[in-house]
Amino acid sequence: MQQRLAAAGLRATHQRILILESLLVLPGHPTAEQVHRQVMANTPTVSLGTVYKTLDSFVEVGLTKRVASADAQCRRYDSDCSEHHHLYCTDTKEIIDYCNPQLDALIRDFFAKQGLENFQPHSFSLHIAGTRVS
Amino acid sequence: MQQRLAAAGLRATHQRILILESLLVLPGHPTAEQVHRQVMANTPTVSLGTVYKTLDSFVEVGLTKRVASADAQCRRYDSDCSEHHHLYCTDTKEIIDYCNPQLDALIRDFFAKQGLENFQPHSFSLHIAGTRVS
DNA sequence: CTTTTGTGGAGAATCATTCTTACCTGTGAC
DNA sequence: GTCACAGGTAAGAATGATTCTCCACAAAAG
Ligand SMILES: [Mn+2]
Ligand SMILES: [Mn+2]
Ligand SMILES: [Zn+2]
Ligand SMILES: [Zn+2]
Repeated sequence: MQQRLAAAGLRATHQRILILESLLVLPGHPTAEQVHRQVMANTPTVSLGTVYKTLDSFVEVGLTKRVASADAQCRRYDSDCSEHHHLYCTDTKEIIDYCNPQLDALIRDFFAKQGLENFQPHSFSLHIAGTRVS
Repeated sequence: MQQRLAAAGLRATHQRILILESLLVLPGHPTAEQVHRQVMANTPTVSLGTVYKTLDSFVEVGLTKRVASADAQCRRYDSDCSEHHHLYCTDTKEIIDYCNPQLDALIRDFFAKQGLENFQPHSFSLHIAGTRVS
């Protein structure tokens, strides 16, 4: 953890290490509140404000990403910073990770050939809305 | 407008017609607040709460969509309900429409052949993050 | 050791969104 | 026409996520 924080240019404080560990250990796409609960299980003195501020700085330096969502009432964070896609279940509101290098290649090739007007793309993420089955 | 509302199963009240017209006339991906301002220009008695509730019911019946975004502090609405994609400018925070039937076909074909495990997709939307150029 | 700078905690403040409640409006029955 | 009823709306309060302010503390620098 210390190394990751240092590499990102952040001082490795106790709180930051805890918050980063909590983020990594939580499955799915946790909210700041969920990260806070996880942090509190270990050290009950860390404040929710610190979790918010720290997650923001993590996003800024690329240690985590925010998950895009259409109807979210609160932000969700993704500890997986590699390019991947998401399945949005319209029934359960779950956001499920979807990783497919073939798809990545397909999209990259598409835009390599036929570029965008007045726009330099940096990353692609496909949002697949639908329903979970059996 | 009346017909659209009726077809969607909503009574065509004065306020709903106004809100739908305002949504259609506003460029880009307006917030509820922006829709409210547009509505107020015509009829200054419509309340912001009504705009929120009405936009929600429009989303429910498919007259509009919410735009997914990672760091939004408020919801944005899209009067264009056809499947299309979005460019997210990380500099200006603009969300720009991107429509490309070839891309749609590519994605549809990809998932037609090689389906998803335990998930029935209904719609696809590609989020392209990057920066606007000249 | 002293100064400077960064970081964190507590709680207030802000802002988008939702809820409550009472009033109004259109509709159909009679 | 009157009446009853259902749905829709305005106003403002309430909620809840997020941000800010301010002060104490810790860590680095000199
Ligand atoms: Mn908490
Ligand atoms: Mn307003
Ligand atoms: Zn993810
Ligand atoms: Zn759009």
